[in-house]
Amino acid sequence: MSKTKKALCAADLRNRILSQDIAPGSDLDEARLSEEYGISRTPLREVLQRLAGDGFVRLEENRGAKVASMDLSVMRVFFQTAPLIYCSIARQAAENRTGPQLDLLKDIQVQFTTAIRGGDTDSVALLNHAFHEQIGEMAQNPYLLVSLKRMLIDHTRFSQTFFRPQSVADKDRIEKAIAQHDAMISAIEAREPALAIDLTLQHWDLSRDQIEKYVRPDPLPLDVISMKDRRNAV
Amino acid sequence: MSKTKKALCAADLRNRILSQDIAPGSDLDEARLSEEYGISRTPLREVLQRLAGDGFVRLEENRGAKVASMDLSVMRVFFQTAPLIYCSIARQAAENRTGPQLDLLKDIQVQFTTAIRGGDTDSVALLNHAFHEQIGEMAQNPYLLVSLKRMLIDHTRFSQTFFRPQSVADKDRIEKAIAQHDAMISAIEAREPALAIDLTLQHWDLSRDQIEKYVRPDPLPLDVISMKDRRNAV
DNA sequence: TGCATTCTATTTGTATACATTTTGTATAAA
DNA sequence: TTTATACAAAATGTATACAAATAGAATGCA
Repeated sequence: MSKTKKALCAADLRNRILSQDIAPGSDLDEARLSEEYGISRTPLREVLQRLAGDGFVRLEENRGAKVASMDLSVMRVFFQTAPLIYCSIARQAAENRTGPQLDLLKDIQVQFTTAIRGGDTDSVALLNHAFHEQIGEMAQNPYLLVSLKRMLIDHTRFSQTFFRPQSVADKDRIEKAIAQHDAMISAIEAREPALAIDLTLQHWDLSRDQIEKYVRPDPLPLDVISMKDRRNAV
Repeated sequence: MSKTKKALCAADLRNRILSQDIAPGSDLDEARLSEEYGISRTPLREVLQRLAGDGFVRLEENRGAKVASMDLSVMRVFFQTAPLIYCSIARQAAENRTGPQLDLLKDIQVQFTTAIRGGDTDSVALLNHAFHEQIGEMAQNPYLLVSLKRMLIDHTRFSQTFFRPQSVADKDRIEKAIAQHDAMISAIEAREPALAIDLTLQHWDLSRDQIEKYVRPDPLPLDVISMKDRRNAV
């Protein structure tokens, strides 16, 4: 059967994992998925093997594929490691980028801002992902690139709420992120590694604060709970 | 058929790639390999998919699997990136290592020295690989670990000649490597990140010099006379 | 001879049937 | 009620037959 179906299956699974449409830790049933995507189990298993190689899923012997988990211990390491990888990538992207790569980055940024203005929240997070992955490609460092890709899988899943603005302050943060992307493009285009690193750190700070807000949201109002308890109390 | 055959196949291919028994860039014929390892093509293809995920081979659409290449451009990036990854891993290994992990590291080191003393040159490079991979596990950082593993694939292939001593000076270098491993174990056991980093840098310098000697060997003697002198001298 | 095209042979990709392993359930014994 | 065992159902792993694509050889033409 056509190889497009297989590619679509791989891309769709990838996106659904990144957008947490399929939750971390979920079981992926081969028979069900192969029917869903209209391919037989053999190519579907190959898709899962590749997704496993890229860190999207984990394969367990005789127990099928599960979506990569996101436990607390990993999160701690994520915060520790992200600045190192992101800055190293940014530096080398500014040093080694090619013209066509830069054009592609600009194109992604246009799609990114368009999606935000149009309220296409589902696409925004994926386009942000694509933006940073493209910077990774521009660094031309296969060793760091694999690290970056692993980080981005978790980063995109962590910051799922980032691009669904609830308040005016949220919208301001998104505008800030757009501006930071534009500044990063300029620094990379101008081949200024030091500036690219600086901008990357600022961008990271913004994202990190947002993730922390998601992980540790405002507590529920105390008085409502206590009133309800009293009313229901025997 | 038994899953042991599949695991043996994966391990054997891995080792043959690391020891350059299968040269970088080589084609891997599915039919031939599946017969060689006594499994059918389906599980063999899964092995290849996994090796591709780990960076040992590259899969090309409708053109099968090729052993990951080692071109000059990659080598340059390798030298650029190795200190960063190795030192970051060493630091976290010293910070996060567990007791059982340390025991395993010591065990590998015993096997390593034993293989050197016994002249088992084929095993030495693989045990050196295992030693550094184990330090990677001890860092407990999945993001950096994937980078490290990629680096080690190329590092082990680069330094294939390191553990086949030609001269007394070569043997001295190997003894120095053993001593450095021992010192690294001590630093990690004592949970001293700064010391672990320092030792890692020294170890890297030794290895780097050796790789450079391999890549840029002594030029051939310009006249026959000097060659004759050399032979008589030995 | 040089070049392009067609055909054949080889290799990779897919579907499907079958084997093995796991998991859930029912039954029986303590 | 709890635990253990046996069986049944469902899922994963493997082998093999077939389809599609690629590479190489042979043929035809200039």
